Amino acid sequence: MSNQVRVRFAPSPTGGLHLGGVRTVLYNYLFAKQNGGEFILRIEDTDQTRFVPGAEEYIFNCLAWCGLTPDESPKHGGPYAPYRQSERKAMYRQYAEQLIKQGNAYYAFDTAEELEKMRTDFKTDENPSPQYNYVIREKMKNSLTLGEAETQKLLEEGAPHVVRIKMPQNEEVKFNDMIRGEVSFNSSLVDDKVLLKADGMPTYHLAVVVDDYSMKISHAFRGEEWLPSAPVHILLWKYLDWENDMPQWAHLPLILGPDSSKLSKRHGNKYGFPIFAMNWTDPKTQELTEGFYERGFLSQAFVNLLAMLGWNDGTEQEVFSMEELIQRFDIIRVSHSGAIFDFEKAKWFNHEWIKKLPVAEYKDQVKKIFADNNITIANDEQFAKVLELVKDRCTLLNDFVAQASFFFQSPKEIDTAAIKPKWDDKKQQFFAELIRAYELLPTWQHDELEREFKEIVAANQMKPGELMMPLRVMLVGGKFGPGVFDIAAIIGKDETIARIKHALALLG
RNA sequence: GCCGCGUUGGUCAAUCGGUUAAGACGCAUCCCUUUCACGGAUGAAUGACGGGUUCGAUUCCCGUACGCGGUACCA
Repeated sequence: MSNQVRVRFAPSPTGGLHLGGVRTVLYNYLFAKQNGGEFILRIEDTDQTRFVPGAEEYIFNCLAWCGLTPDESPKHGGPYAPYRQSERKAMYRQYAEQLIKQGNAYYAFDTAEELEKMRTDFKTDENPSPQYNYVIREKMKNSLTLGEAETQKLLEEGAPHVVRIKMPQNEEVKFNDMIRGEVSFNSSLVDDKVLLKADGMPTYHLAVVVDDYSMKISHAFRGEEWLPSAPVHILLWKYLDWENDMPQWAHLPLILGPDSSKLSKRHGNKYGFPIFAMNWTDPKTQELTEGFYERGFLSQAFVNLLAMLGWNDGTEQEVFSMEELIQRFDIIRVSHSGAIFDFEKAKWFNHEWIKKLPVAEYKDQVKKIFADNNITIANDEQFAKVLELVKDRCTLLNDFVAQASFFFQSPKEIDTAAIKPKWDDKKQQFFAELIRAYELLPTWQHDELEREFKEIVAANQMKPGELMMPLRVMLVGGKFGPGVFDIAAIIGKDETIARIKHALALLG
């Protein structure tokens, strides 16, 4: 086998792509790129009952946004096509049959009702979920109990059947996990998993082994929820006599919700933060689940925060670009325990990236958000200037609306309550005077606006502090934002004066 | 129930047997700022429990507890 690094991410197209999924992609991707390898995306659509139209395209959109482009996939093509398991259906059966011939698997004809009956009949307090295992299989309807002739007859009649792996009794199945070290299982405690379903489709267990082998996958990273079925896969690699080509495994810790259970859509609804990379609308129910993208996250921040959820490089550095991650990522340093997702920290990462990145990198994304809020941007250069001025106070891209919309339209509401209590005629006159002075100004620059303001303040023997705040509220609508004269300089003479007049009318 | 994997502040976490047990998020206080942020400083807050091994355990081993995952013709 070659030393070529080939990794894969194999989602099933059943709905939104959540944090844990994207992180699995990310770790796969980082590992591949770091080793000059290939990242393959394979679609695991073997369960047609759960197939959701649009889900595959959605996954590609999410990956594209994150900058995690596959080298091979149903969309990008590649030498091991097809990359959709439903299109590979024909090739699985031969392996299932090979296993049967070798005595490592068998046909099972039990109906859903019979299985159900078995589960209730053998259910006890000590064993609430009886498994189809080395004991039970002797009591069921399969090629082991039926005998060759009867089995043959049923097969010829076209009786519905599945193929199950025949788990050996009392064997120690061990393997070395790149993250956890040696993990071992007793084969007696693992049930006879279905390999081939009645509809001829393979289950995940068969498909993952056959496909990883035929696509020459060198390293298999997947979520920790797969650890319990790893012995089935290990045995399959062995039985198919591919052991020397078996990928190295790494089972990634889970990403948890605030209640420390496996992160799910439920958590997003409950705690009010996104779970999916991008907006996902269920085509059946029309239910919309919010994504990080739409919430105002930068892809750089999203990738960064995901990378840090379960991994660090041992230094104090937390902000990493994709290039740095590719360089520094080390699967050995991935933590062994699940990490609770903290939305506050996620926002912090985004804030860091907003500050760090040049405005040009996200100007268009913000412009779109402004358009969604019915604010059209006429002057791109000025827009960039404004974003630069307020970026420090924006955590999410959507915050730019609240922080900068007053540059492009007069504030909808003026927080007069902030000024009124201390408002008097003297202040009213001051602003009238300020308007007159500003109207006479030949040019409109930050410094002269400030100078003029201060001169009038001094002439009236007032304090700048008590007038600065009213001016701010008049211009922006509230007690926030960058320097007042910066704002006035950008919005221009006419607009500045108009806003002061408007506020004066409200106060007077 | 059984099997597997885990367990350092509220959260993310460093430590490859010896430290005053880092750092970050969040929180609090202060400074800066004639606003809000940014920035800076300070503070509160951590090794689940019990046994070993060792001169010395957060670190290694065992047990207990707890948590999570799995236990489908779903992935």
